Amino acid sequence: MKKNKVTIHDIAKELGIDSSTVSRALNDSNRVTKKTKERILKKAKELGYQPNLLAANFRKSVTNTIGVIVPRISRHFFSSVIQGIEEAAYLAGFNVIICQSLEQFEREKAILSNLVANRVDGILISISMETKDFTHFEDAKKTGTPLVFFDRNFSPTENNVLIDDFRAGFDATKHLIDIGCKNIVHFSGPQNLEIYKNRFKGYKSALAKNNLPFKKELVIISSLMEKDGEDLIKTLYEKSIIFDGIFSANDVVAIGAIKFLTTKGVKIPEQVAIVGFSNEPISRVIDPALTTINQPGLEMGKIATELLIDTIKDKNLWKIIHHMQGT
Amino acid sequence: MKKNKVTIHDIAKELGIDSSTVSRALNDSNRVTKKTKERILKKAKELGYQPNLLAANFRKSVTNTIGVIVPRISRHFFSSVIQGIEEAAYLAGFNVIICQSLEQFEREKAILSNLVANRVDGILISISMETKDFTHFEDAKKTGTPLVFFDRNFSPTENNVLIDDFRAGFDATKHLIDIGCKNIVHFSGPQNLEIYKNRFKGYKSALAKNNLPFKKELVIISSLMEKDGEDLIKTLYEKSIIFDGIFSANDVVAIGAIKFLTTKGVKIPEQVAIVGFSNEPISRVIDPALTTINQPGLEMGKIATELLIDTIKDKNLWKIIHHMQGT
DNA sequence: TTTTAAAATACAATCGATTGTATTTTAATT
DNA sequence: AATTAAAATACAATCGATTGTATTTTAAAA
Repeated sequence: MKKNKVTIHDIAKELGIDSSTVSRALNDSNRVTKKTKERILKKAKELGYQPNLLAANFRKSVTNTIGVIVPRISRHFFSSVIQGIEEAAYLAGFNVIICQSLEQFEREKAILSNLVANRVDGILISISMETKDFTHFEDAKKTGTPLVFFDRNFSPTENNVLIDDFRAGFDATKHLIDIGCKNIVHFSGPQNLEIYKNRFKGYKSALAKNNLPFKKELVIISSLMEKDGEDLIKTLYEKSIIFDGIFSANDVVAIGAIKFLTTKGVKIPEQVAIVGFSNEPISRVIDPALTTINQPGLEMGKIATELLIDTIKDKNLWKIIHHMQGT
Repeated sequence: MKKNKVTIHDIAKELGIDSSTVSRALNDSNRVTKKTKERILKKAKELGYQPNLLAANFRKSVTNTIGVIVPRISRHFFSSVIQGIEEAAYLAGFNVIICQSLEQFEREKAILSNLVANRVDGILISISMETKDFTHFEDAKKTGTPLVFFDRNFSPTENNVLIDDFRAGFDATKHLIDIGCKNIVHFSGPQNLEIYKNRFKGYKSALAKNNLPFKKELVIISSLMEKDGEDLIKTLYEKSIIFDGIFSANDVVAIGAIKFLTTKGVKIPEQVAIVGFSNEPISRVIDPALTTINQPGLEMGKIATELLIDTIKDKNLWKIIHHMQGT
């Protein structure tokens, strides 16, 4: 239970040298002789020295760390994005902190301000479904912390990494039309998020281009959980509303619908064809099969991270230039 | 692109008071009048003050943060443990940092020392499969950072949160024997990890108790990836080794085996019955069905976190007592 | 051996918040 | 009005590492 108290000053004192030399030695500066470096490294190991990054980062006001906020790490899409983020961050020498908002606005706000207060160098974020107020992002940006949004964003003028959701929605709907569907249900998410709006627009556009009427009662907006899929399709079913296809804005809610429909003996895809979104691994093995639109999570993670790191470096460059001008 | 530079000193200067009063006001200390607090809070908001937790945590040498290291966040078991961790941590007022080792020893080491250097108050960890050398855990403990291991541990004398893997292995094997299996394959993981050793022991013990011979060639040790399952069962199959049951130390590798066997027209479970481990959601929907042993991830996460927080508080208590004695 | 530039090391301020102690202010009591 | 305890605020040290500048040491050139 002994607490680590060894600092560079302890090392310095033991060797009868100055702590600045110890600091430089530990950072492998060329201002310290090889011989002195070796003495210092040896002594550091001997004393069980553990650097205090809190102190160092505080002094430097740089943490070499990227914060990530996702709604849920358990979604395949998000964990593959995170995989991409970690790969790109590792290459650039950054650490990664992963946090989940669990689709809750308050948690998202708290996490964001905590990351900012902890002075991460930048933040990658995919907005929670509950989020309708975006001032916390403005606050974060005011502190100078660069933000990059991926998949779920709120404004086209921010740094965003997105797929073409309009087109994906269009293509998915078109596919259903091509195989003969006339009454296509659309499961959409909260309309405060651009992705769901755009997938919805794509759906509408595909209907229009193919001279199918848009029916308001076939569009259902929810939180896109599995339970939602079961409940909502049950309601449609019990209301005897006719449908022969479903375009779902994610896989999970589609799976809920499949579960309900199979219990009712509805043949999929013969009677009702279904297209989902995000390529959850479960969609590969579920029976009956679920067609799904692939989202390249890994690539999106990498690209978003590279964009963020560029922004961080630009900002630093900008700071350096201004500092030099100021001197 | 303006950088946040507002500190408590700026607030103090603007109001003509001392920064210590500002600090106390922001922390809602009762040493500051309500009226002064209000003035300070107003000015803080006006200036766009953002607290610098790096500075505060450095000074206090407490971060109110728990670090978590898991092999992969995409595994259902681990993401449900994390869910439990977050719930328990939230209740106790701690933040959570999630990191993944990706089953790599070097990454695990780097992450651990980074968390220690960043002075997290404690660490929850499930060891990577590659880890055979455990000195980095000793190093972390020497610095006074409490460690709690869950699911994958290396020593019974540490703080561990585990299920009874021996018994689970025994029961799984017994189940296969009860339904008539005589030649049961066992997919196990690296034997440096206690869980795999114990599940293996349970398997052996169930065979012995039921007078079935233990056959070395039926036990296959791997990294338990889906591809391993496909490849390894293929090898057995091509060697014409007879088996009618599989007890797999995780679900993922069992799914690989199922995929291969179904391509060969093997009926599951009629010809080969399979029991997996960890209750991946995919096992609920895969066809043919996979029986699986449930691991209560949420509960394990909660319990591990409570244990860790108790340890953190005990340590602090211990520090406080010693400090008081020293005074 | 002296001179001198370069290399190595020491000095000292600094980052922003916290906190124990000292001082001042407030308000109650005599 | 004087006394005094309590409440509010100010002072100043501190956490551990970094970094610009000053000083000393080294070694090469004169």
